[in-house]
Amino acid sequence: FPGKPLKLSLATEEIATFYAKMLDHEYTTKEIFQNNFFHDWRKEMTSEEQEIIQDLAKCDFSEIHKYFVEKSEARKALPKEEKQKLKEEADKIQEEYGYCLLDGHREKIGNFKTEPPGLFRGRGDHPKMGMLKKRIMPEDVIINCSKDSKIPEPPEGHKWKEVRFDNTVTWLASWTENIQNTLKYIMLNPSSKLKGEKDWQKYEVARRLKDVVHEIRARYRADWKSKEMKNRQRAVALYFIDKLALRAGNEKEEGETADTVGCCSLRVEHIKLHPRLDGQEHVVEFDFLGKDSIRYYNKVSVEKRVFKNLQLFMKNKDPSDDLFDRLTTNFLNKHLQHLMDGLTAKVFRTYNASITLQEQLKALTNPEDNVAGKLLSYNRANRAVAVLCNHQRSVPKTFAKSMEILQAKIDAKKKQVEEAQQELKKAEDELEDTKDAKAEANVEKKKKLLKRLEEQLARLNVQATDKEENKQIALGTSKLNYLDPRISIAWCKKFGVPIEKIYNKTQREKFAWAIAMANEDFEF
DNA sequence: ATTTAGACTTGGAACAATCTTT
DNA sequence: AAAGATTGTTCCAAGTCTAAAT
Repeated sequence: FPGKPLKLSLATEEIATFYAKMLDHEYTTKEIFQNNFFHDWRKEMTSEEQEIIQDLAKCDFSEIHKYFVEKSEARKALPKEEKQKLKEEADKIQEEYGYCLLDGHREKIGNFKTEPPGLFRGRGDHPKMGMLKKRIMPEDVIINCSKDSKIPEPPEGHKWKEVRFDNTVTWLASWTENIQNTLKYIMLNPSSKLKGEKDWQKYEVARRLKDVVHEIRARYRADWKSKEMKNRQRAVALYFIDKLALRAGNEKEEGETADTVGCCSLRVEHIKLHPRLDGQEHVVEFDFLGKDSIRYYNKVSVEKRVFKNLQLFMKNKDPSDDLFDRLTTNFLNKHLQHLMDGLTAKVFRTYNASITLQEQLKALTNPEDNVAGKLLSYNRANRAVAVLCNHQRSVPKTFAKSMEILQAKIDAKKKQVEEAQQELKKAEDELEDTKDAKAEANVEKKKKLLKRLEEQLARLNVQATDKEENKQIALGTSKLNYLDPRISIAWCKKFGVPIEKIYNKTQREKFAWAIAMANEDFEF
């Protein structure tokens, strides 16, 4: 060092491997990441190492990087039996530690391992990216179980931080994570009875909202005229939450996380007002980073009174000032609680997502379609919800390429169709001339061929459209968290689509409660 | 009334397994 | 059978919201 190998102490070496493994990742090119990493790394070095290693730029991690790349390739290249053996070992661990006994039932645990040490990867512009996430020791872990149960033994030579018997919470173990100083938990798998019941409850609350949402809308519209500024802001915010499915937007500690906002934390700089835009009146242009630093961009025509209120809220403010300066999520939720038992801001997202799915399925499903066609309609309905909730993903790495391949297939099919058309024409001309039975049979044959090819082409086109429309849209989150599964199950039953076509094994386990409950006339 | 701690849901990316094509 | 694409699973960060503390 520099330029020649340096033997590191064990701890220093381990941390170096964390960085080396990430060399291909964009993170390691970011200055904040590098600085945070280097700062934390040096803290763990011996004084000799600190003396030698003073500049990250002079460290060459490529040997370590290479080692891990080779190691992972070697693992991939392992013979079948070896892989099988590894899998069996993993299954054995899962079998031993992956389950717990709750109220006499064996239940699967969601995450039964503590998180391994590594470098913190925040999302978006996170001030803490690159910091060292420390190894969790038994002394950090709190165990929560029944008094009369077999209390898990800590590893040899160690003890737990605490063992408690709290049956008012659902977690089995917890520890404090050192980056944000927050708690992490070991909890049950979504397939468990406990989680399933909570999930059901969640949708039942959303269904109750359906009964009163008209009153609530009338109420917030009236409040747009309230004399109390606080209430006006609340009413406008609620309108956004309802109409645009925005998140509540809790306050965040500045400098601790990436700068993101939700409805109540919107700032003046996040919206632009256009009295007139593209032939529409009272247009609000939203542009902000939401959860996970996903951009929300939308131009919406709003009611005149909302527009006027926004102008008022923005008056004499700096771009970095809060749009709803008198409003907190707590104040909003207190109000909602008062309007309906159990109502909070996020219930609107659940309600609007589920009702949208139900309506879209009704509008898009054609009973005459085959299963593939119906599934396309289902995907489209699902997509409408994902768009509403702004569930975006980055374009898959292989997207352009696989699109090209599909396009090539389409072009080839088009050619075939054209050829078939010509063939048919020829056959028809021949029939014209000869008028014999053989020629007629030939015309029929060519017609059939053409029809089949055209159908294949149509299917490919649909597939391409579907793929293109789905390019930047993530369907998973809405499917798993926002759409009442009973709507989908009822739809499947009604139109003869097997449930496995829309829910895979894990999803069916998670939604077991709904599968047992919903018949074809379930209505959200 | 406001802040903080705690508990739980929601979120996309990374990784792993499986299916399809060559 | 290898490679490539697709689908399923795991990971863990980042939200929401309530209750307790101040």
